Amino acid sequence: MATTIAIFDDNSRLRETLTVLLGGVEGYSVCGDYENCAQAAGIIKQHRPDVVIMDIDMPDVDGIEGLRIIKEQRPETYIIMHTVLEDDDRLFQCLCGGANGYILKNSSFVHLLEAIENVLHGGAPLSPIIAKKVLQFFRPTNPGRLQYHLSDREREVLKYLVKGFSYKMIAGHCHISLDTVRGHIRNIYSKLHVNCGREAVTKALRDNIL
Amino acid sequence: MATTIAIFDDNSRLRETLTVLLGGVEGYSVCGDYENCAQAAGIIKQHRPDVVIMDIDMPDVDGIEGLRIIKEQRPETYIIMHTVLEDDDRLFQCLCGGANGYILKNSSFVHLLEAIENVLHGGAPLSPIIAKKVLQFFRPTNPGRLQYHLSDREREVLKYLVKGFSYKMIAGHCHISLDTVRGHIRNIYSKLHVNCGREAVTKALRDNIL
DNA sequence: ACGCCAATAGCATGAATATGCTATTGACAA
DNA sequence: TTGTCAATAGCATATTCATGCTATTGGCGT
Repeated sequence: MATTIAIFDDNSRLRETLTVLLGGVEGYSVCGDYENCAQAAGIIKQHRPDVVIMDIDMPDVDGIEGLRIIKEQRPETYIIMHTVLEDDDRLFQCLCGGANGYILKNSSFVHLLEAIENVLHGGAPLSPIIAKKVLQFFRPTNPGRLQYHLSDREREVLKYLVKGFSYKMIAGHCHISLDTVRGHIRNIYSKLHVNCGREAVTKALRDNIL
Repeated sequence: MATTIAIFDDNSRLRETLTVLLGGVEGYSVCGDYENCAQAAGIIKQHRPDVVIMDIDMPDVDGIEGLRIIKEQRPETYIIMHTVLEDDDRLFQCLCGGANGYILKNSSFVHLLEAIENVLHGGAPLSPIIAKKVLQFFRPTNPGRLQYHLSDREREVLKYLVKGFSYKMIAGHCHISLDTVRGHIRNIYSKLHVNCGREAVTKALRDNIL
Protein backbone atom coordinates (compact mmCIF):
# COMPACT_ATOMS: atom_id res chain seq x y z
CA MET A 1 0.00 0.00 0.00
CA ALA A 2 1.10 3.54 -0.73
CA THR A 3 2.62 5.81 1.87
CA THR A 4 -0.08 8.33 2.75
CA ILE A 5 0.80 11.95 3.43
CA ALA A 6 -1.19 14.83 4.89
CA ILE A 7 -0.12 18.44 4.38
CA PHE A 8 -0.82 21.33 6.73
CA ASP A 9 0.14 24.75 5.39
CA ASP A 10 -1.73 28.01 5.10
CA ASN A 11 -0.17 28.80 1.74
CA SER A 12 -2.65 27.30 -0.73
CA ARG A 13 -0.29 27.55 -3.69
CA LEU A 14 2.38 25.64 -1.82
CA ARG A 15 -0.16 23.04 -0.73
CA GLU A 16 -1.20 22.51 -4.31
CA THR A 17 2.37 22.25 -5.50
CA LEU A 18 3.32 19.76 -2.83
CA THR A 19 0.18 17.73 -3.40
CA VAL A 20 0.91 17.44 -7.11
CA LEU A 21 4.61 16.74 -6.68
CA LEU A 22 4.26 14.23 -3.86
CA GLY A 23 1.26 12.61 -5.50
CA GLY A 24 3.36 12.06 -8.59
CA VAL A 25 6.00 10.12 -6.70
CA GLU A 26 5.83 6.35 -7.02
CA GLY A 27 4.42 4.85 -3.84
CA TYR A 28 3.20 8.11 -2.32
CA SER A 29 -0.36 9.33 -1.99
CA VAL A 30 -1.50 12.65 -0.55
CA CYS A 31 -4.61 12.01 1.50
CA GLY A 32 -5.40 15.65 2.11
CA ASP A 33 -4.09 19.19 2.49
CA TYR A 34 -5.31 21.70 5.04
CA GLU A 35 -4.82 25.38 5.81
CA ASN A 36 -4.61 25.01 9.58
CA CYS A 37 -4.85 22.44 12.35
CA ALA A 38 -8.33 23.22 13.58
CA GLN A 39 -9.63 19.84 12.40
CA ALA A 40 -6.35 17.99 12.84
CA ALA A 41 -7.62 15.46 15.36
CA GLY A 42 -10.54 14.39 13.17
CA ILE A 43 -8.44 14.37 10.02
CA ILE A 44 -5.83 12.11 11.54
CA LYS A 45 -8.44 9.83 13.05
CA GLN A 46 -10.11 9.46 9.66
CA HIS A 47 -7.16 9.21 7.27
CA ARG A 48 -4.44 7.82 9.52
CA PRO A 49 -1.64 9.23 7.36
CA ASP A 50 1.83 7.74 7.62
CA VAL A 51 3.49 11.12 7.31
CA VAL A 52 2.43 14.69 8.04
CA ILE A 53 4.12 17.70 6.49
CA MET A 54 3.50 20.47 8.99
CA ASP A 55 3.97 24.20 8.60
CA ILE A 56 4.18 26.21 11.82
CA ASP A 57 2.77 29.64 11.18
CA MET A 58 -0.90 29.11 10.40
CA PRO A 59 -4.01 31.03 11.46
CA ASP A 60 -6.17 29.88 14.38
CA VAL A 61 -4.50 26.59 15.27
CA ASP A 62 -0.83 26.65 14.38
CA GLY A 63 1.63 23.86 13.68
CA ILE A 64 2.95 23.61 17.22
CA GLU A 65 -0.54 23.02 18.52
CA GLY A 66 -1.18 20.69 15.59
CA LEU A 67 1.91 18.69 16.43
CA ARG A 68 0.68 18.20 19.98
CA ILE A 69 -2.82 17.33 18.85
CA ILE A 70 -1.69 14.74 16.34
CA LYS A 71 0.93 13.17 18.59
CA GLU A 72 -1.71 12.85 21.27
CA GLN A 73 -4.23 11.36 18.89
CA ARG A 74 -1.88 9.02 17.04
CA PRO A 75 1.74 9.01 18.23
CA GLU A 76 2.94 6.70 15.47
CA THR A 77 2.28 9.38 12.83
CA TYR A 78 5.57 10.71 11.50
CA ILE A 79 5.50 14.50 11.59
CA ILE A 80 7.99 16.53 9.61
CA MET A 81 7.97 20.22 10.42
CA HIS A 82 8.28 22.21 7.20
CA THR A 83 8.68 25.88 7.86
CA VAL A 84 10.80 28.97 7.63
CA LEU A 85 13.50 29.45 10.23
CA GLU A 86 11.72 30.08 13.51
CA ASP A 87 13.03 31.31 16.81
CA ASP A 88 14.73 28.93 19.21
CA ASP A 89 11.75 28.84 21.49
CA ARG A 90 9.51 27.44 18.79
CA LEU A 91 12.11 24.97 17.63
CA PHE A 92 12.41 23.78 21.19
CA GLN A 93 8.67 23.35 21.46
CA CYS A 94 8.63 21.32 18.25
CA LEU A 95 11.34 19.04 19.56
CA CYS A 96 9.56 18.56 22.86
CA GLY A 97 6.28 18.08 21.02
CA GLY A 98 7.71 15.00 19.39
CA ALA A 99 8.40 16.20 15.84
CA ASN A 100 10.14 13.50 13.80
CA GLY A 101 11.99 15.89 11.54
CA TYR A 102 12.47 19.57 10.81
CA ILE A 103 13.07 20.75 7.27
CA LEU A 104 13.35 24.36 6.25
CA LYS A 105 11.08 25.62 3.51
CA ASN A 106 13.99 26.91 1.52
CA SER A 107 15.18 23.33 1.04
CA SER A 108 14.69 21.73 -2.36
CA PHE A 109 11.86 19.32 -3.06
CA VAL A 110 14.46 16.57 -3.32
CA HIS A 111 15.46 17.27 0.26
CA LEU A 112 11.86 16.98 1.35
CA LEU A 113 11.59 13.64 -0.43
CA GLU A 114 14.76 12.45 1.25
CA ALA A 115 13.36 13.58 4.57
CA ILE A 116 10.21 11.52 4.05
CA GLU A 117 12.22 8.44 3.13
CA ASN A 118 14.42 9.13 6.12
CA VAL A 119 11.61 9.17 8.70
CA LEU A 120 10.02 6.11 7.13
CA HIS A 121 13.28 4.30 7.80
CA GLY A 122 13.42 5.40 11.39
CA GLY A 123 15.66 8.41 10.92
CA ALA A 124 15.21 12.03 11.91
CA PRO A 125 15.73 14.42 9.02
CA LEU A 126 16.98 17.83 10.09
CA SER A 127 18.13 20.68 7.90
CA PRO A 128 21.79 21.46 8.69
CA ILE A 129 21.01 24.76 10.39
CA ILE A 130 18.38 23.07 12.51
CA ALA A 131 20.70 20.22 13.44
CA LYS A 132 23.20 22.77 14.62
CA LYS A 133 20.64 24.60 16.71
CA VAL A 134 19.47 21.32 18.17
CA LEU A 135 22.98 20.45 19.28
CA GLN A 136 23.31 23.90 20.79
CA PHE A 137 20.42 23.19 23.12
CA PHE A 138 22.64 20.67 24.84
CA ARG A 139 25.46 23.07 25.48
CA PRO A 140 25.24 24.17 29.11
CA THR A 141 27.32 27.26 28.34
CA ASN A 142 26.26 28.41 24.97
CA PRO A 143 25.26 31.38 22.88
CA GLY A 144 22.42 29.62 21.08
CA ARG A 145 20.34 28.94 24.14
CA LEU A 146 18.01 31.73 25.08
CA GLN A 147 19.66 34.11 27.47
CA TYR A 148 17.82 37.02 28.96
CA HIS A 149 20.70 38.59 30.86
CA LEU A 150 18.98 38.36 34.21
CA SER A 151 21.08 39.41 37.16
CA ASP A 152 21.68 36.95 39.99
CA ARG A 153 19.11 38.62 42.16
CA GLU A 154 16.55 38.65 39.39
CA ARG A 155 17.11 34.96 38.76
CA GLU A 156 16.62 34.32 42.47
CA VAL A 157 13.39 36.28 42.56
CA LEU A 158 12.18 34.50 39.42
CA LYS A 159 12.88 31.20 41.12
CA TYR A 160 10.55 32.21 43.94
CA LEU A 161 7.92 33.36 41.48
CA VAL A 162 8.00 29.91 39.93
CA LYS A 163 7.47 28.45 43.38
CA GLY A 164 4.36 30.57 43.77
CA PHE A 165 5.67 32.73 46.62
CA SER A 166 3.93 36.05 47.21
CA TYR A 167 5.96 39.24 46.97
CA LYS A 168 5.86 39.46 50.73
CA MET A 169 7.32 36.00 51.12
CA ILE A 170 10.00 36.73 48.57
CA ALA A 171 10.96 39.90 50.41
CA GLY A 172 11.28 37.88 53.60
CA HIS A 173 13.41 35.16 52.04
CA CYS A 174 15.70 37.62 50.31
CA HIS A 175 15.84 40.01 53.29
CA ILE A 176 14.87 42.97 51.15
CA SER A 177 11.88 45.28 51.11
CA LEU A 178 8.61 44.65 49.34
CA ASP A 179 9.29 47.57 47.03
CA THR A 180 12.63 46.16 46.03
CA VAL A 181 10.96 42.90 45.16
CA ARG A 182 8.58 44.88 43.03
CA GLY A 183 11.53 46.55 41.38
CA HIS A 184 13.22 43.28 40.54
CA ILE A 185 10.02 41.79 39.19
CA ARG A 186 9.45 44.88 37.11
CA ASN A 187 12.87 44.34 35.55
CA ILE A 188 12.30 40.63 35.09
CA TYR A 189 9.09 41.31 33.21
CA SER A 190 10.84 43.82 31.05
CA LYS A 191 13.70 41.47 30.23
CA LEU A 192 11.46 38.49 29.53
CA HIS A 193 9.00 40.64 27.60
CA VAL A 194 6.05 39.54 29.67
CA ASN A 195 3.58 41.45 31.79
CA CYS A 196 2.32 39.12 34.43
CA GLY A 197 3.75 36.56 36.79
CA ARG A 198 2.16 33.53 35.21
CA GLU A 199 3.63 34.37 31.86
CA ALA A 200 7.03 34.87 33.44
CA VAL A 201 6.77 31.45 35.08
CA THR A 202 5.84 29.86 31.76
CA LYS A 203 8.79 31.46 30.06
CA ALA A 204 11.14 30.55 32.87
CA LEU A 205 10.14 26.91 32.79
CA ARG A 206 9.93 26.54 29.03
CA ASP A 207 13.24 28.27 28.45
CA ASN A 208 14.81 26.66 31.46
CA ILE A 209 16.17 29.83 33.00
CA LEU A 210 16.37 28.94 36.64
CA MET B 1 45.20 27.04 2.97
CA ALA B 2 44.12 23.44 3.35
CA THR B 3 41.61 22.27 5.92
CA THR B 4 43.61 20.48 8.58
CA ILE B 5 42.28 17.38 10.26
CA ALA B 6 43.36 15.43 13.32
CA ILE B 7 42.25 11.86 13.91
CA PHE B 8 41.84 10.18 17.28
CA ASP B 9 41.14 6.44 17.11
CA ASP B 10 42.69 3.45 18.80
CA ASN B 11 42.35 1.28 15.70
CA SER B 12 45.65 1.84 13.90
CA ARG B 13 44.46 0.30 10.64
CA LEU B 14 41.48 2.61 10.53
CA ARG B 15 43.68 5.61 11.38
CA GLU B 16 45.96 4.76 8.47
CA THR B 17 43.06 4.29 6.10
CA LEU B 18 41.44 7.57 7.07
CA THR B 19 44.74 9.42 6.90
CA VAL B 20 45.38 8.18 3.39
CA LEU B 21 41.84 8.74 2.16
CA LEU B 22 41.38 12.18 3.71
CA GLY B 23 44.91 13.22 2.76
CA GLY B 24 44.06 12.36 -0.83
CA VAL B 25 41.12 14.72 -0.90
CA GLU B 26 41.71 18.07 -2.58
CA GLY B 27 42.04 20.78 0.05
CA TYR B 28 42.38 18.48 3.03
CA SER B 29 45.46 17.73 5.05
CA VAL B 30 45.75 15.33 7.97
CA CYS B 31 47.98 16.92 10.57
CA GLY B 32 48.20 13.88 12.78
CA ASP B 33 46.56 10.70 14.01
CA TYR B 34 46.58 9.49 17.60
CA GLU B 35 45.53 6.37 19.50
CA ASN B 36 44.05 8.18 22.47
CA CYS B 37 43.52 11.66 23.90
CA ALA B 38 46.26 11.66 26.50
CA GLN B 39 48.17 14.39 24.67
CA ALA B 40 45.12 16.03 23.14
CA ALA B 41 45.62 19.42 24.75
CA GLY B 42 49.19 19.73 23.54
CA ILE B 43 48.36 18.38 20.10
CA ILE B 44 45.57 20.88 19.57
CA LYS B 45 47.66 23.75 20.89
CA GLN B 46 50.45 22.85 18.49
CA HIS B 47 48.56 21.93 15.32
CA ARG B 48 45.34 23.91 15.70
CA PRO B 49 43.39 21.58 13.41
CA ASP B 50 40.16 22.81 11.82
CA VAL B 51 38.45 19.49 12.27
CA VAL B 52 38.89 16.57 14.65
CA ILE B 53 37.59 13.09 13.90
CA MET B 54 37.06 11.56 17.33
CA ASP B 55 36.45 7.96 18.27
CA ILE B 56 34.97 7.36 21.71
CA ASP B 57 36.23 4.04 22.98
CA MET B 58 39.95 4.49 23.42
CA PRO B 59 42.33 3.33 26.17
CA ASP B 60 43.44 5.68 28.96
CA VAL B 61 41.84 8.93 27.86
CA ASP B 62 38.72 8.28 25.81
CA GLY B 63 36.90 10.43 23.27
CA ILE B 64 34.44 11.96 25.71
CA GLU B 65 37.31 13.23 27.82
CA GLY B 66 39.10 14.27 24.66
CA LEU B 67 36.09 16.22 23.51
CA ARG B 68 36.05 18.16 26.78
CA ILE B 69 39.77 18.75 26.73
CA ILE B 70 39.79 20.04 23.19
CA LYS B 71 36.70 22.20 23.55
CA GLU B 72 38.23 23.72 26.65
CA GLN B 73 41.54 24.31 24.93
CA ARG B 74 40.19 25.58 21.63
CA PRO B 75 36.39 25.83 21.33
CA GLU B 76 36.44 26.76 17.65
CA THR B 77 37.77 23.33 16.71
CA TYR B 78 35.07 21.35 14.93
CA ILE B 79 34.80 17.91 16.49
CA ILE B 80 32.99 15.11 14.73
CA MET B 81 32.41 12.05 16.85
CA HIS B 82 33.09 8.94 14.78
CA THR B 83 32.19 5.82 16.62
CA VAL B 84 30.04 2.73 16.84
CA LEU B 85 26.57 3.12 18.27
CA GLU B 86 27.04 3.95 21.93
CA ASP B 87 24.56 4.03 24.78
CA ASP B 88 22.34 7.06 25.27
CA ASP B 89 24.30 8.28 28.25
CA ARG B 90 27.48 8.65 26.22
CA LEU B 91 25.64 10.26 23.37
CA PHE B 92 24.22 12.74 25.83
CA GLN B 93 27.67 13.48 27.19
CA CYS B 94 28.97 14.10 23.70
CA LEU B 95 26.17 16.53 22.99
CA CYS B 96 26.69 18.39 26.23
CA GLY B 97 30.41 18.33 25.63
CA GLY B 98 29.91 20.38 22.52
CA ALA B 99 30.43 17.84 19.73
CA ASN B 100 29.75 19.39 16.33
CA GLY B 101 28.62 16.19 14.70
CA TYR B 102 28.12 12.51 15.30
CA ILE B 103 28.71 9.98 12.56
CA LEU B 104 28.51 6.24 12.98
CA LYS B 105 31.49 4.18 11.95
CA ASN B 106 29.36 2.00 9.73
CA SER B 107 28.72 5.03 7.50
CA SER B 108 30.49 5.20 4.18
CA PHE B 109 33.58 7.31 3.66
CA VAL B 110 31.49 9.56 1.45
CA HIS B 111 29.24 10.27 4.40
CA LEU B 112 32.23 11.20 6.51
CA LEU B 113 33.40 13.57 3.80
CA GLU B 114 29.95 15.12 3.63
CA ALA B 115 29.99 15.48 7.38
CA ILE B 116 33.28 17.37 7.28
CA GLU B 117 32.00 19.70 4.59
CA ASN B 118 28.85 20.10 6.60
CA VAL B 119 30.56 21.26 9.82
CA LEU B 120 32.83 23.55 7.86
CA HIS B 121 29.70 25.25 6.56
CA GLY B 122 28.21 25.65 10.00
CA GLY B 123 26.01 22.58 9.96
CA ALA B 124 25.78 19.67 12.36
CA PRO B 125 26.13 16.31 10.66
CA LEU B 126 24.31 13.52 12.43
CA SER B 127 23.77 9.96 11.27
CA PRO B 128 20.02 9.31 10.97
CA ILE B 129 19.88 7.00 13.96
CA ILE B 130 21.74 9.53 16.04
CA ALA B 131 19.46 12.35 14.93
CA LYS B 132 16.52 10.29 16.03
CA LYS B 133 18.05 9.61 19.42
CA VAL B 134 18.88 13.28 19.82
CA LEU B 135 15.27 14.23 19.21
CA GLN B 136 14.20 11.65 21.74
CA PHE B 137 16.13 13.45 24.46
CA PHE B 138 13.62 16.27 24.13
CA ARG B 139 10.57 14.12 24.65
CA PRO B 140 9.26 14.80 28.12
CA THR B 141 8.40 11.61 29.96
CA ASN B 142 4.65 11.86 30.22
CA PRO B 143 3.27 9.10 32.43
CA GLY B 144 1.39 11.45 34.78
CA ARG B 145 -1.50 12.69 32.64
CA LEU B 146 -5.04 13.34 33.85
CA GLN B 147 -4.02 12.70 37.43
CA TYR B 148 -5.78 15.79 38.65
CA HIS B 149 -9.21 15.06 37.17
CA LEU B 150 -9.57 18.46 35.61
CA SER B 151 -12.65 18.91 33.43
CA ASP B 152 -12.24 19.93 29.80
CA ARG B 153 -13.16 23.50 30.57
CA GLU B 154 -10.78 23.65 33.48
CA ARG B 155 -7.97 22.34 31.30
CA GLU B 156 -8.80 25.00 28.75
CA VAL B 157 -8.74 27.76 31.33
CA LEU B 158 -5.49 26.42 32.73
CA LYS B 159 -4.01 26.57 29.26
CA TYR B 160 -4.84 30.27 29.11
CA LEU B 161 -3.38 30.82 32.56
CA VAL B 162 -0.15 29.31 31.30
CA LYS B 163 -0.23 31.73 28.40
CA GLY B 164 -0.49 34.60 30.85
CA PHE B 165 -3.99 35.72 29.88
CA SER B 166 -5.90 37.86 32.36
CA TYR B 167 -9.23 36.58 33.65
CA LYS B 168 -10.94 39.11 31.46
CA MET B 169 -9.17 37.82 28.35
CA ILE B 170 -9.97 34.24 29.27
CA ALA B 171 -13.62 35.13 29.68
CA GLY B 172 -13.58 36.69 26.24
CA HIS B 173 -11.89 33.75 24.57
CA CYS B 174 -14.16 31.21 26.22
CA HIS B 175 -17.30 33.34 25.77
CA ILE B 176 -18.20 33.05 29.43
CA SER B 177 -18.46 35.57 32.22
CA LEU B 178 -15.64 36.81 34.40
CA ASP B 179 -17.24 35.20 37.40
CA THR B 180 -17.39 31.85 35.70
CA VAL B 181 -13.71 32.11 34.94
CA ARG B 182 -13.15 32.81 38.60
CA GLY B 183 -15.17 29.74 39.43
CA HIS B 184 -13.14 27.49 37.17
CA ILE B 185 -9.89 28.86 38.47
CA ARG B 186 -11.10 28.36 42.00
CA ASN B 187 -11.71 24.70 41.17
CA ILE B 188 -8.40 24.34 39.36
CA TYR B 189 -6.55 25.67 42.39
CA SER B 190 -8.40 23.29 44.59
CA LYS B 191 -7.68 20.28 42.40
CA LEU B 192 -4.02 21.14 41.92
CA HIS B 193 -3.62 22.04 45.59
CA VAL B 194 -2.19 25.46 44.84
CA ASN B 195 -3.31 28.93 45.76
CA CYS B 196 -2.03 31.28 43.14
CA GLY B 197 -1.79 31.39 39.40
CA ARG B 198 1.98 31.17 39.18
CA GLU B 199 2.02 28.02 41.24
CA ALA B 200 -0.70 26.54 39.04
CA VAL B 201 1.33 27.33 35.94
CA THR B 202 4.39 25.71 37.44
CA LYS B 203 2.45 22.58 38.30
CA ALA B 204 0.81 22.48 34.90
CA LEU B 205 4.11 22.70 33.08
CA ARG B 206 6.08 20.43 35.35
CA ASP B 207 3.40 17.75 35.46
CA ASN B 208 2.62 18.21 31.81
CA ILE B 209 -1.11 18.70 32.15
CA LEU B 210 -2.09 20.74 29.15
C1' DA C 1 -37.22 10.00 39.15
C1' DC C 2 -33.37 10.90 41.70
C1' DG C 3 -28.90 12.43 42.78
C1' DC C 4 -24.41 13.93 41.17
C1' DC C 5 -21.66 17.11 38.91
C1' DA C 6 -19.80 20.29 35.24
C1' DA C 7 -20.77 24.64 33.59
C1' DT C 8 -22.69 28.67 34.18
C1' DA C 9 -23.37 33.17 36.86
C1' DG C 10 -23.63 36.63 40.53
C1' DC C 11 -22.01 39.46 44.68
C1' DA C 12 -18.67 41.08 47.94
C1' DT C 13 -14.24 42.17 49.87
C1' DG C 14 -9.51 42.25 51.20
C1' DA C 15 -5.13 41.03 49.44
C1' DA C 16 -1.90 40.93 45.83
C1' DT C 17 -0.13 42.53 41.73
C1' DA C 18 1.33 45.72 37.85
C1' DT C 19 3.19 49.87 36.73
C1' DG C 20 3.85 54.88 36.76
C1' DC C 21 7.48 57.77 38.81
C1' DT C 22 12.10 59.02 41.63
C1' DA C 23 16.38 58.29 44.21
C1' DT C 24 20.69 56.51 46.72
C1' DT C 25 24.65 53.51 47.00
C1' DG C 26 28.57 50.75 45.59
C1' DA C 27 31.12 48.29 41.94
C1' DC C 28 33.41 48.21 37.90
C1' DA C 29 34.86 49.68 33.17
C1' DA C 30 36.07 53.18 29.84
C1' DT D 1 36.79 60.66 36.75
C1' DT D 2 32.89 59.84 34.67
C1' DG D 3 29.38 56.85 33.27
C1' DT D 4 26.82 52.72 33.47
C1' DC D 5 24.39 49.41 36.02
C1' DA D 6 22.74 46.22 39.82
C1' DA D 7 20.66 46.51 44.05
C1' DT D 8 18.30 48.85 47.10
C1' DA D 9 14.07 51.68 48.55
C1' DG D 10 9.97 54.58 48.52
C1' DC D 11 5.26 56.37 46.99
C1' DA D 12 0.94 56.29 44.43
C1' DT D 13 -2.71 54.11 42.06
C1' DA D 14 -5.42 51.26 39.16
C1' DT D 15 -6.18 46.71 38.14
C1' DT D 16 -6.30 42.01 38.99
C1' DC D 17 -6.64 38.21 41.82
C1' DA D 18 -8.16 34.99 45.56
C1' DT D 19 -11.78 33.46 47.99
C1' DG D 20 -15.90 33.69 50.95
C1' DC D 21 -20.75 32.67 49.86
C1' DT D 22 -25.19 31.17 46.81
C1' DA D 23 -27.82 29.53 42.80
C1' DT D 24 -29.64 27.70 38.15
C1' DT D 25 -29.30 24.58 34.29
C1' DG D 26 -28.54 20.45 31.60
C1' DG D 27 -26.48 15.83 31.15
C1' DC D 28 -25.58 11.22 32.66
C1' DG D 29 -26.00 7.07 35.18
C1' DT D 30 -28.77 3.96 38.15
